[in-house]
Amino acid sequence: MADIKIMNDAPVESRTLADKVCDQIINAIVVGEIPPGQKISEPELARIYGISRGPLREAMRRLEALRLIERKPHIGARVVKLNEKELIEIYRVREALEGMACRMAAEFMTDEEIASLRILLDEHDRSITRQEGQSYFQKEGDLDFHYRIVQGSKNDTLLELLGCDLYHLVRMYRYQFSVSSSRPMRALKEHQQIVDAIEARDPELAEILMRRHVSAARKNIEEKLNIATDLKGEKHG
Amino acid sequence: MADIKIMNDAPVESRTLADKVCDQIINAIVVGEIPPGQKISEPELARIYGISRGPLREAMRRLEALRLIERKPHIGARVVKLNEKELIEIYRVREALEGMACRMAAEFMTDEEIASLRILLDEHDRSITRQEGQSYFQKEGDLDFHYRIVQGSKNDTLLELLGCDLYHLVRMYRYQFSVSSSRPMRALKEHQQIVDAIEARDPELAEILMRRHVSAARKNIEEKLNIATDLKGEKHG
DNA sequence: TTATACAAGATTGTCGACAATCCTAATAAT
DNA sequence: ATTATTAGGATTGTCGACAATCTTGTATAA
Repeated sequence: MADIKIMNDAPVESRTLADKVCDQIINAIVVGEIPPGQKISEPELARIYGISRGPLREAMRRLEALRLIERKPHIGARVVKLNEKELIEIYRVREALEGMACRMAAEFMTDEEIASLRILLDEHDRSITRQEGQSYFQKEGDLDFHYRIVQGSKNDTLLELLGCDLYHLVRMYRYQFSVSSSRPMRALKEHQQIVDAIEARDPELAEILMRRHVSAARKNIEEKLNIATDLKGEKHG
Repeated sequence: MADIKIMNDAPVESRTLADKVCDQIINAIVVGEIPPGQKISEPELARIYGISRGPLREAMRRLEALRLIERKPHIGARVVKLNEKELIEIYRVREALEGMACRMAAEFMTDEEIASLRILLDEHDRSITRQEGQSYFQKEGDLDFHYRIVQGSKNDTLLELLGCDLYHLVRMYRYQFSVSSSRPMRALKEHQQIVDAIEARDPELAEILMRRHVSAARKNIEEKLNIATDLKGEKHG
């Protein structure tokens, strides 16, 4: 159950205050500790994290680039409000990018990486059949699988886009919309098919399967959301 | 020949010093006025743009997010060095994202937007047949076309990724590697085919054509680069 | 009662100075 | 001659204070 270590590969001691606090704030926002839509008071946050406003403002620039906060000049910053539209949009982006990543992974992943991926899926299998599906696999295990595929593409630009820029936003939606796959066994089968295609060194198929996989997740969510809004509509109408 | 106005939609007077200077530096880097690999001296840059180091450092955080500079703690920032590998990587990302954008544009672009796109291509046509191909079409016209497609997808996340995050980096490569299409008439034909597919409201075809279009450009560049390295190899060998 | 204007308070934006770290070059030792 | 060391200078990181802007609440007028 190793943690997924994403980026920030610099040694921990030689990192700047702004960077360290930035990571803390990222997690606070992702988990919902600082709730969506909340206004961010610079003096207050600076006091909480024990730094001055200089580094804090630098951190906020990074949060802005990660789309976790929105700033307006002379007015202030707010934590982004998650909405269904953006969630669906992100799935479209993931379908495109992870599809391409999977295509390239079928070309460039090493045999060792593929073998390791197989082992990971075996773990997921056991985890699900033991009914532990709710905990690890649902939360981070799925992200772990997808992350390894992107790594396997050997395309650093893709890795940065998916593994850094969009990563925290995806995590945030997962935590707060609880959009972890409600069909773990089905998802696992799809994952296995994907690895099969990669192992067969079939880029076309690998891309198609990954796109279907992400697309299915999106449609699943769209359906849930439609039902939810329908119910709401009935209440009011 | 209207400029492509990308983002920064905030009124010009109510923008912060850091933002304004950031835009200036972006252009300076894209055009090569500050050359790739050059170390950035904070005191010097601050003096040049007439601001203090506070806002400058905020601007640099944004430049870092745009991948235009690279920072190392306690050491400093350097303008990124362009390299062939990253250029090819970006084309892969563009193939994936713009393909998806084109698919969605075929669904969601309005008839008016499509008509306007047709007019733009007519202009490009005239521009090329008059042998003016070197100037506008080669530089910004192509980007203009692609930008409109992404706009037409009505997917704001896609628009931000392609139209903000990657936009300046793409421009930079265009300026400094001179990777404008060496086959303008061919590219124009492909553009027209793409619009045809969008007009026919055929998402599948629209995506396929856009991916081929971007992929062809990538292969074209890869070929050029291979020839270049081959020649170099011969010299040394 | 409602709307406008103004003033006080709070917040953001900017600056200059200080502290911590790194780079360089001169010196010393093998 | 080469390498290790160390001191000096320069650069980056951080801080507290001041200026500019926005928000809010009160008072005044229609």
